Amino acid sequence: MEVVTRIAPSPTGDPHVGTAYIGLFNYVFARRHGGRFIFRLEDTDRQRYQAGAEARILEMFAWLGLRPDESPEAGGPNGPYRQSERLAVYHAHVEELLASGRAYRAFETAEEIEAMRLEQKRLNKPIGYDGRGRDLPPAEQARRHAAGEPNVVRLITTDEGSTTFRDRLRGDVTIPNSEIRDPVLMKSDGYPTYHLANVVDDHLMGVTHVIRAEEWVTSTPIHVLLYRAFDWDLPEFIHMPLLRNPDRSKVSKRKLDTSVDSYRQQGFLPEALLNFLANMGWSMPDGREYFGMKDMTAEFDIDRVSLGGPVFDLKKLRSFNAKYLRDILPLEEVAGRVKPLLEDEGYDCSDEDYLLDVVDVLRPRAETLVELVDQAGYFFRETLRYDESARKQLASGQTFLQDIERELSMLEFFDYDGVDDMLRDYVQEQAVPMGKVLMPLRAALTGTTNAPGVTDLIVILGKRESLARIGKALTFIDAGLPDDDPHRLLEEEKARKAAAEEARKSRVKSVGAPPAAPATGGKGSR
RNA sequence: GGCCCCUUCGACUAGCGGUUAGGUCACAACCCUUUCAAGGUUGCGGCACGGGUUCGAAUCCCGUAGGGGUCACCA
Repeated sequence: MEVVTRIAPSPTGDPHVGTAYIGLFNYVFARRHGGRFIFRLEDTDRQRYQAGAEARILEMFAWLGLRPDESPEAGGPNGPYRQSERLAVYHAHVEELLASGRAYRAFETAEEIEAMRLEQKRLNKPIGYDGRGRDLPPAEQARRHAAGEPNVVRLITTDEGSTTFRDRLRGDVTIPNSEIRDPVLMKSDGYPTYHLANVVDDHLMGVTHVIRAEEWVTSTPIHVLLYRAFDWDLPEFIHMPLLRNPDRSKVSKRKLDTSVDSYRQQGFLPEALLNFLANMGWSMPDGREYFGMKDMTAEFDIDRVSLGGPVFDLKKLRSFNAKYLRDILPLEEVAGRVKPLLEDEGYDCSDEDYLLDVVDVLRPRAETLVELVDQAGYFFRETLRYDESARKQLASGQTFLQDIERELSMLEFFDYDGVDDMLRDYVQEQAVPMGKVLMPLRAALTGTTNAPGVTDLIVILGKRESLARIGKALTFIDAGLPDDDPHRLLEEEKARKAAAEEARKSRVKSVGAPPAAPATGGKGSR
C-alpha cells in the first residue's frame, strides 16, 4: 500500500518551527517509502484565523524545500485542501453519525457549560461535559435544529472500559473511556472541530501514517472512536516528541523565537535549520550529525526516533548554521545567498571575483548571513569610519604606515606571497613585534581591529585601494584623529540606502515576480 | 488534581545484557597565530533514585521521584 503522510497546520500565526519539524518528518517518511506528502490547511477556527498565514506557511515549506505533493497551491486528487472548503463533507458525515445514533445535537449555551464547569469544580468532581443533552429525543433535536436554535453535535461516548491504540514509537496506549466526555464534533458556527475534520480528511485523503506531535496522544482515543463509528480502518499513529523551550516546557513564542520567518530574516540557512531539526529526536544509523535531506531520506528509519522532548537550543542552531556557511555549502553558493543582502545595504557586488574573495575570508567569521553582511562593510564602503580601537592603533602607527605605503607602492610581485614577504621583511627590519606594525595597518585598511589577516586584506582590496586607504589614514592622523562628522555620516548613510532601494528595484524587475512579502512584526499577535 | 507519555554529560544524542558509557554543541586550557575567527590537541562533565531478574545491568521488570502533555464549541 502506498504511504501517505500529511502536515496539517492551522493558519493562526507565524510559520512555526514545530510545523517545520513535524513537516520534515512527514516529508522524509513519505519520500523514504516512495509515498506522498500532503499539505492540508486546518482553518476551522474562525476566531484565530489570520489572513496571509496560509501563504506564509506554504512559503516556509518552499524555502525549506519540503515540497508537498498535494496542497492548496499544487492541487491534487483529494482536494480541496482547505477544511473551510470542505464543510459539506463534514456535514454529510455528521448526518451519518446522527442517523445511526452515534452522535446527538446538544443545545446548551456557553454559559450553561461554564456553569456546569464551575459546579464540578466546586464539588471537586472531574471536569467535563456530563452528557446531559444526550436524552433529548432525536426528533426533538431535529426540530429545534431546524428551528434555527444554536447547537453543537457531540459524539456519544461511554464511561465504561477503556480505549487502546498502538503508537508506533510507544506501543499500546490505553486511556480510560471516562476521560472522554462526549467531544464536540461540529461547532455551533457550522465548522467541524479538529477531531472530526482530521479523522474525516485523513480517511478520505488516504493518509496511512499520522505523524504528529505528542500533544495529540491523549486525544487519539477520540479519533479511534470516530474511525470505529465510521467503520474505517485506522492509520498508523506516530507521535513525535514535543520540541521544548529551554525550561523544558512545550515550545512557545513567549519563551523562544518560534517563527521560521524570523530565523530566515536573521540569516539562517534552510539546510542548517532542517539539519538541526532532524537531529531533534532522531539520529542517523551511523551517527553522522551533518547531513542533507537526500542522505536523511536514504537512511530514514522512523523507529530511530527517541522520545525525550528535545530542547530547542539556539546556540546549537547557530553552530549548525556556521558549519553550513563555512564548510558544507560551496563558496559560490554562499556568495549567491549573501549577494542580495549586500545589495540591500547598497553595496556594489558587480565584481563576482571580489565578492567571492570577500565571502571566502569572512565566512569562517560569521554564524549567519546577516552577521557576514555586518562584517563586510569595509570591503564595500567608500569611506571608512575608524572605531575607537582603530584610532588608538593609528595614533601609534604613523611611521609604519608611511613606510608600508612606500614599500607597497614599490612592490613588484603583487600576490599573496609577495605582499606577505614584504610585510615580514619590513617587520623584521624594524625589529618590533608583528602587531606593532600590522595592527595600525589593519586599522587603516578596515577602520577596525577585528578583521581578517592583513595580507588577505591587502590582496583582496588590491594594491590601489590598499594604498588609497593607507593614504586616507595618514591624512586622518595628520588631522589629529578628529571625531567623525555626524552630518557627513548621515548623508552617506542616506545615499547608500537610496542606492539599496535602486538595487532592490532593478533586481525585482530582472527577476520578475516580486519576492514574497517579508514577515512583519507578528510580535504582538496571538 | 485525574489521565497519558517521558527520563544517559549543561544541551542534542549513540547504546538495545558483558563498552575504560562513544560523538556533537557549549564551556575551559593549550597549540597555531598578526587582531578576530577558523583549525588542531586535551580537559570538564552523565546512566534520576530504590528494589528486583540475572553469573553480569545504562540496557529487562516493579516502585518512587522528577519533567512534560492533556483534560475547550483551539488546534
